[in-house]
Amino acid sequence: MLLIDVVRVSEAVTRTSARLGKISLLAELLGRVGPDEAETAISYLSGELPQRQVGVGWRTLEDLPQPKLAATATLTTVDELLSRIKAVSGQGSQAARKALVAELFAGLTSQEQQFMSRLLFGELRQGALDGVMIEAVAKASGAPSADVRRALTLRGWLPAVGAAALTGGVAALHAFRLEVGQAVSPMLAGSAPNVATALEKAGNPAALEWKLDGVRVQAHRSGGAVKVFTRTLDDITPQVPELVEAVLEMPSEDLVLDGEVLALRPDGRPHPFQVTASRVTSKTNVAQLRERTPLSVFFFDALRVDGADLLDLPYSQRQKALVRTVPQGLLTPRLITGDVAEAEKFFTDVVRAGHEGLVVKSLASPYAAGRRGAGWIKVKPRHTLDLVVLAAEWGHGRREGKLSNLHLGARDPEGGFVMLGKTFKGLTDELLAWQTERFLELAAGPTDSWTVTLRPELVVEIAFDGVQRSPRYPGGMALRFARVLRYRPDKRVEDADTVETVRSLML
DNA sequence: TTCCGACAGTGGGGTCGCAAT
DNA sequence: ATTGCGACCCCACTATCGGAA
Repeated sequence: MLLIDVVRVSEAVTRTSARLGKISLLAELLGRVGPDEAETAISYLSGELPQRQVGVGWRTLEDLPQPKLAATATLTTVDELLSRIKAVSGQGSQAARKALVAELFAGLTSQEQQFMSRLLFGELRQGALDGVMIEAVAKASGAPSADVRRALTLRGWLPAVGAAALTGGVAALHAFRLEVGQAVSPMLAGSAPNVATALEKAGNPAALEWKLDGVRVQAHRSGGAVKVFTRTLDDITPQVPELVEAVLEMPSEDLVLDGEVLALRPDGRPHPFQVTASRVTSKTNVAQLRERTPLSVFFFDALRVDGADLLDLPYSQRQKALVRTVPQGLLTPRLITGDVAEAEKFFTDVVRAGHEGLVVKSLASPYAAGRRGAGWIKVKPRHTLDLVVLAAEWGHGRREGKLSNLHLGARDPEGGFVMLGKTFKGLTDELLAWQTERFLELAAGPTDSWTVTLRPELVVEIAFDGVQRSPRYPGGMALRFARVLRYRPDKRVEDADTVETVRSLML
């Protein structure tokens, strides 16, 4: 199949706003792709590369060769070239990589070049990713989408599942099983503003678990072999020896567990997330790092114990298996209750202990991977500050022509403002339109092509999860997960929060 | 030879609008 | 009304390459 066929469908999908329309277009193409190219086609049309990452980013794509006039590239040739690019990136020659990228793009028309650039950026923006592709695979193969979803949970990678469905139908989907050593898509949580709301959603009573601010891990054990995967199914086994040892000490030799690793201080309180993330992603000198910053692991779910698959069992039964296998000290603190007051006290406790909040879980829900909001709901405390808008950046995509990304500053009592970060979240279309107009009135000084500097006159109420140490911003602090709550035209800039207030939140 | 800047890719994430149910 | 999905972009960090010191 030619790449241009895929590009044309992608463009048609972009033009169609109806989800069912997108699904039909995608399914139609899947119906005519050959078995050898099915994985590649599914991969491209769900916005990812079969190679995952190939070491090519915006810099490499800055100057591309002249496009070809005739579209002759096939999926197979493009895929092979990308694999070579990845191989070269792995063994260290940027020049060789650049040459291969040039070779790839020289074989593409301008239409294809644009598609390939967006694909490499991970910004396809056709309004269809895995969620839509699952339905397209179902439609093209005649299999129920629940079966596709289930297979995806177990295999973790849609192109492989889709290709199997297209060639082998439902039977091929049913052949996917939980395999020790093969990462499973992790179950994700939705969120709620407070414990009471979360309890309502999860059912009553529900399980409340501490939400630890670390890195999600899935640990697999088969006999003496252990593998550890992240949320995106990357293998981090060499970076977390503590975890490997802990799993090897457990009584079951055939295990899949779900949990969180994080670095704790000697007093038992958690290090900032930055410390944990740094430890987990460091691949060199792990032995030394381990002495200085040991990792702790806390498990909260069991997908397989003693060779028995537990995915379809309700939470309460998976917990029984978990508790039977994992030593008490490695279990995530948990409370089962339907009492709102008791739940709120548990929430206060966990926050006081320095952790993120709670995950409220339905006792009945199976392990339904990949979808947020099903049976798990996270609750975190919310801080707010009144900050001053210092500048704004022009948006992209559906925010084209609108000033979107806000630069936020706290008041410096000495005079002036200290920037604490940016946010684009929490803005409705109406608010975007309003602020674009208002910001242009407040525009001050030179304005580059993407940023508009403002006179600092507008106060905005910002919600955020915490203050972290920042090497980037002048105050040495940045807000974590900042989002706009509302503008405060009633407040004067002199009433905005100060750097001192922010600093006190960092401790 | 060592240092350092730039780039790519990973970890963590919230809220909106739209389509479909 | 509610739900699922994709789009919108954030900050911190490590690994790596290649040129500067």
